[in-house]
Amino acid sequence: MSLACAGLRALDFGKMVHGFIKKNDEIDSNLFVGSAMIELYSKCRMLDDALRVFEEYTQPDIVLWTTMITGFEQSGDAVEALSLFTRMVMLGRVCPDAITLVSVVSACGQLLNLKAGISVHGFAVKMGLYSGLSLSNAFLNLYAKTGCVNAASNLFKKMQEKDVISWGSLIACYAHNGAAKEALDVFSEMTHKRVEPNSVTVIGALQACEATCNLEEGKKIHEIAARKGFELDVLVCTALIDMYMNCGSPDEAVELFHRMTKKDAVCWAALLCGCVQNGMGGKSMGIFCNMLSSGIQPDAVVMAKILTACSELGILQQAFCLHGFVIKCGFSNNAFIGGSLIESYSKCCSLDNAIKVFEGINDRDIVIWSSMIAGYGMHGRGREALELFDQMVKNTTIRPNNVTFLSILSACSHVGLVKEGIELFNMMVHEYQLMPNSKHYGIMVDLLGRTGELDKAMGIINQMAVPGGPHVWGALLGACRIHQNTEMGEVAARNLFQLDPDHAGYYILLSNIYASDGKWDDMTKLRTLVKDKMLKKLSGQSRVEVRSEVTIS
DNA sequence: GTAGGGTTAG
Repeated sequence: MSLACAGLRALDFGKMVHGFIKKNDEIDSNLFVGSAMIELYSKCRMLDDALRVFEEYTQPDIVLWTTMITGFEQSGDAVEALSLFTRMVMLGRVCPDAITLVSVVSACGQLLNLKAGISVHGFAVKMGLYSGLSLSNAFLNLYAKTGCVNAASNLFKKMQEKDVISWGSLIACYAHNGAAKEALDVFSEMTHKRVEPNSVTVIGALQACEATCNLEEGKKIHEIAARKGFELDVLVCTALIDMYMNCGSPDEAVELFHRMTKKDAVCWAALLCGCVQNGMGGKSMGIFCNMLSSGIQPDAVVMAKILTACSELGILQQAFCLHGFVIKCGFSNNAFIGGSLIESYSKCCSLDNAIKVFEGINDRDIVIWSSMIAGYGMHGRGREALELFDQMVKNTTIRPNNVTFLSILSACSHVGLVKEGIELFNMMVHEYQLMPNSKHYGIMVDLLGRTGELDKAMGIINQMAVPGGPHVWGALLGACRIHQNTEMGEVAARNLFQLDPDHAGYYILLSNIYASDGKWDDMTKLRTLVKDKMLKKLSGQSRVEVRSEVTIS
């Protein structure tokens, strides 16, 4: 009876049954009833009541332990699930079986705790519990989530029995870890083996298309999804919207969005984000209003995205309006939103308000610190950015990450703090052992290039482990123009033409270098080449609101 | 007759 209630989430009725059982004194003697009651309360999100039933048993069996652990795990309380598991193992009265481990491994996956997962893996092998499909799938998912691509693919190869869940986990693993091609290969291998794709495998394959801007393949998968009726699935549609938006087909994304019968906050967020991505940020406020009037309560992610859209547009009034809404919805302490608010105010030319938001946040995570440092940098206040960075490093336990260094290095570069920039770059590599990416190198080249240290800038490019991207060569080209070094400018330009042959700005920069060096022949040749390619110099657009004296208190 | 696996987002 309780089981039936759990299935139906019929709490009131279940409680009545619980009362009846208690009155008849059956609960102590009947473990079946106990686990059914725990399941009922857990599924109704009443973990306290579930735990109370569990504690009534002085000698719970393995099923009872497992039900309680699973209850925590499925309610998203993985920490409690693992601590209960530890308690069970310490007591040593019952031995975990494969079913217990499924929930324990899932909890490790939720916490991205690979170390704990691996020790459970060892335990499972030792106990000979390792062959079950569900448990293998749970491990597969753990490796997928923690980015252990090799461990996941090795396990998959070894599995004798596989189902659509196994395939789905492997596809997601590849898709989320920069191996889109492998993800699509696995998807097609799966269909060749006549395993019917479900919504999860379709989502993984779509994400792989999205990551590589593979519109052609994305459309094929859309067809499969439509044939199987997955256009009714909001998660599949969200993945489709993301894919179309990222592949530069916003019209198809919008059309699909309008066809959707059920919409949640996540798919609205995908639409919003996609519009900004495709240069239609101006529509974002309208979309946000439509979402509100259709009765969807915005969640933290939607709020963060609409704020990002607003910072792209630079409309301060809109930032104030949204900030008020954030407060009204009770999101003031949300770290994502705090970071977006700081970014919005900084980009909307209101550093004072960004600082007020920063100071109003008690629990500052690394995103908050990095956003504020970036804010100072954007406004040319490099010294203050450095002070804030120092304060973070010295007074908190928060470790700067790649993004933090991007912000602080760019702050130094904006105001020409060369010595400090070099020190920070060395700190990043040696003290924090972070691997600089193309953007970091780009800033360093910019920093050195601006002050005329072109040879040092070139030296940095030559010592990079990866080939220089557009940030790097673009920064060097810009520096060569300022300091009139035609020879090095040509090297930089040649690399840029290869990286992005259609980018008009690079040709124009080089032709300006030729012009100031008096190389009129070279300049004319280049201009003709540009004309032949029918490139037009794109006029940069920026928008700044004129009246912006409002402040928040 | 009681317990088990995968997916959205800054």
